[in-house]
Amino acid sequence: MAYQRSTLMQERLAENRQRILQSARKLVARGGFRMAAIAAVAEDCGLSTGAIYRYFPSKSALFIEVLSSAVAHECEILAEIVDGDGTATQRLRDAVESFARRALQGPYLAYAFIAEPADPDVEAARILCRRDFGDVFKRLLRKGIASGEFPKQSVDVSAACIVGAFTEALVRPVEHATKPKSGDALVRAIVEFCARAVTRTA
Amino acid sequence: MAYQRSTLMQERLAENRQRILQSARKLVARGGFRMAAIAAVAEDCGLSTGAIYRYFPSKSALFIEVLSSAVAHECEILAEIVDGDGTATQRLRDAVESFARRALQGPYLAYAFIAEPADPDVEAARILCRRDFGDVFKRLLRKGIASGEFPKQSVDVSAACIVGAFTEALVRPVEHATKPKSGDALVRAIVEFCARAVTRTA
DNA sequence: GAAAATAGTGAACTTGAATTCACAAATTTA
DNA sequence: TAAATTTGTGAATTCAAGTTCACTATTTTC
Repeated sequence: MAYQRSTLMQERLAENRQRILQSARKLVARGGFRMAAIAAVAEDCGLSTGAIYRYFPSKSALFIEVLSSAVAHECEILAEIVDGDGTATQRLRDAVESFARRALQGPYLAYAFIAEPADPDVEAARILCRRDFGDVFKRLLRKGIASGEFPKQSVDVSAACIVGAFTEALVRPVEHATKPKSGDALVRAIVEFCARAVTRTA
Repeated sequence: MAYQRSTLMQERLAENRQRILQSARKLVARGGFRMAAIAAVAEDCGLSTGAIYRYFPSKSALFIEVLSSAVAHECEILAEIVDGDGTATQRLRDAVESFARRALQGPYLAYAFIAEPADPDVEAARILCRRDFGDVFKRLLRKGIASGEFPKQSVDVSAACIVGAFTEALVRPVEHATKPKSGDALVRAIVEFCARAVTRTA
């Protein structure tokens, strides 16, 4: 007779799948893809390397899922802020702050999403994610420009610059020889930078 | 009797060394470290893989030299602009434009210098290079703040944001679904973004 | 509880790229 | 030009990391 998974079993499998994704995310956040070898992921989530391949067909597939689910989550949060109430300037500040604050927990994660080179298939997935991600900022920039709050500017370039600015600023502090800024001060400085960059200048 | 290299021979060796460095730089500029396998470098400069190891003890050593010589060159050019005449704002514009324009020739090169993950020893070298590089911008920011042209701000963060902004903006256009901007328009948009970001806002 | 099916294990296999090395070519000495 | 030394070659080796697979453990069916 056909084998039928019990509800309990299904739950356990789903849980394992999640655990794998979480471990992968954690390791990427800690040190980029280099830290996230399959063996390391397996070790972290208490499974064997072989087991990973029961849940994901390849390393790429696993990381594509890590990437896209995290980005989708980010986009939801940002979209809520961007489409909310208040001036475009304030919404930009809030969006940048929100993103920066979360990214600060795992600087490498933000970095991996945005820049770290990977296999071509992961790269392809990233391009899609990036578009979604950039679109949120572009939408906000367009609104601000339409309302006259922001000066005319290339929304493509400004969006890219914003993303680049805080990625860089977030990933870098690690290597500052001087005392690393407190998270709060860092986030505030980044927000100010971005706010000045898109708003009208004298 | 002791073997003595003729002047001609010495020149040829030095030339080979340069050729290797050039090939490596070219390949990195074209597609990041991934494209720059030792075999590819060897092929490009018309030597065998074994020969490369007569000139450089390891792949890392080779790339560290590519990196630091290119960054040193950049820093010289930028320093000249930054320490020249004119308002801080104008010098910032010129510096960003100059860098962006050159980076545009080989987007991946700028990217590899700034962000691409690599072996720990290359990473260590990059940190040193980045400090030199960031220092040029910080010096400019400090001057502008002192003269009252720029509002008070974290020079560390702003410098990082500037570097991040144009790196991102330069590397990304490749994947814009929409028509890629012409180089000129792109550079201009980046310059405007950075100029607004550091100068006083209304 | 025994048989059938699925899930998990980890050592072995595969792959791709860095590095080495036995040898060939070229250069210098005498 | 012959011997000695250095430089160049590229196939073989090493190494790291992804993937597979023969086997064990667990779960489901009857």
